[in-house]
Amino acid sequence: MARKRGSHSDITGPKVRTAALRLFARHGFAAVSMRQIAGEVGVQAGALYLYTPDKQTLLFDLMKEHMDELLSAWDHTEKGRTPFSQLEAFSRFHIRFNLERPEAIFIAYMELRNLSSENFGKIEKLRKEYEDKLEEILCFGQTTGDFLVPDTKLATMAVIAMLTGVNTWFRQEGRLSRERVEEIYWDMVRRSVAK
Amino acid sequence: MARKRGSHSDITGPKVRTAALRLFARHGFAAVSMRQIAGEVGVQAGALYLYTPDKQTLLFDLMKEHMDELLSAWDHTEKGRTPFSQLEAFSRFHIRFNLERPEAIFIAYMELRNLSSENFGKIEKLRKEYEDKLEEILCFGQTTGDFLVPDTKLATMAVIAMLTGVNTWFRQEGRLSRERVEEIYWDMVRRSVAK
DNA sequence: GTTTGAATTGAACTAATGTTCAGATAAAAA
DNA sequence: TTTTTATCTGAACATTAGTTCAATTCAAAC
Repeated sequence: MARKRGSHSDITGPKVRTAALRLFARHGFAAVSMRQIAGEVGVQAGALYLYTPDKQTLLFDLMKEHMDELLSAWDHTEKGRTPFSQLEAFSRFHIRFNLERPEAIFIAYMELRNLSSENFGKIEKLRKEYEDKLEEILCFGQTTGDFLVPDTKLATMAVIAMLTGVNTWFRQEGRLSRERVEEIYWDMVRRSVAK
Repeated sequence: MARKRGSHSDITGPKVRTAALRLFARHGFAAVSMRQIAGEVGVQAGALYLYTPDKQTLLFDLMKEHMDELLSAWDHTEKGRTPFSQLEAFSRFHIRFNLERPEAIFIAYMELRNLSSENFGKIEKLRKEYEDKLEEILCFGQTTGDFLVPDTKLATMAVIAMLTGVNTWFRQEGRLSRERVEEIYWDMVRRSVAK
C-alpha cells in the first residue's frame, strides 16, 4: 500500500539512518548497539526492525546511498573540455563533496570490512567506478600531451588518497577556508601530473 | 624475580601480540574477542591477563610499539643533505616501512577511536612528531628556494596521505614492484612541491 | 624427590548483544 | 463510531562479551 501523508514511517525512517550514520562514524559499527541507535531516535530497539532487516543491512544501505550520491553528484558537475579543467573540477569536487559529509566518508572508508562479502563487492564496484572517472581524465591528459603520468592507475590512487586526506585534518573553524584548501590542493595535484 | 630461560612467558607474550595484531587488523578491534585471541595463541582467555591488564591496553601497546618503531627507524635512516635528497629519503622510507607492516599500519589508522582519550593523546603526539619530520624537510626546501610550498602544514598532510595510500592497493604479487612504486611516488611528490 | 612459584585452566559472574513477537497504541478509513 | 492497518512497546531469548579467581599443572631450584 502507498505511503500515507504524515505517517510516522516518513519521519522515523530517515531519523534511523541519520542516527546510525552519526553513531557509526563516531564509535564504529561494531561498537554501536541497536539500542543506542533506537535511543537516539527516541524509540525502542524493536522498532528499528520496521526500517531495516538487520544491523548490517543498515550499514550497507548507508554506504550504498552515499556512493550513489557521489557518482550522481559528479555526473552533474560542470567539467570543461580540457584535461586541466577536468582535473581541476575533479579535485575541487572531491574535496568539497567529502567535506560536506564527513560522517558518510568516514564510514565508507572504515567500515568496509563489516559488510558481507556480497555487499562489499557491490560497494567496491561503485568505488572503482568513481576512480575510473579520474583515471579517464589522466589518460585524456596523457594523450593530449598535457600530462606526464608514467602509470595512470597508480597516479589515480595517489591523487585520490591525497584529496581524501583533507577530511582527516580540516576543521571549519580552522586557519584555512575550504576555498583556500581547494586552491592549494588543486595546485599540488596539477603539478604532480602536469608535463 | 628475573626471567628464567625457556620460561613460557618469553614465548606466549609475543604470541599474544602477534595474534591480536592479526585479528584486530582483519576484523577490527571491537569485533575481536579475547577468546578469539586466546584461541589463536592456543591458550584459554583467562591466560591473556598475564600479559595485558585489559583489552584496550593491548591495543594501545600495539600502537605505541608501532609508533616508537616508526620514529626510531626514521632516525636511523640515511637522509642526505639537500632538501631533495631528504624528501626522497622520506618518501621511500614511508612507503617501504608501511608496506613491511600492513597490519600495524591498518590498526594505527583505523582503531584510534577505540583508545581512551588519554591513550589517544599519547599516540597522536607521536604521530605529530613524525609529521613534523616531513614538515621540517619542506620548510628546509622552502628556505633554500628548492621547493615552492604555499603552506607547509597542508603540504605535509597532502604528501603523507598520498604516500600512506599505497597500502590500500599494493599487492606483493601485483603488476608493479615495490621499487617501481617508490620510484613513481617519489616523482609525484617531488613535482608537487618542487619550484 | 621435594619444594617453590609462575603459568594456565575452566568455570563463574555480570552486563550487554542482535533479534523476535505477542500485545498495546494510535491514526487513518469506512 | 467502528474497523483496519501501520507503528511501536516491552519483555523475552539465546549468545556472547570482558574479566576474575580458586584450583591445577608443570618446570625449574634445591
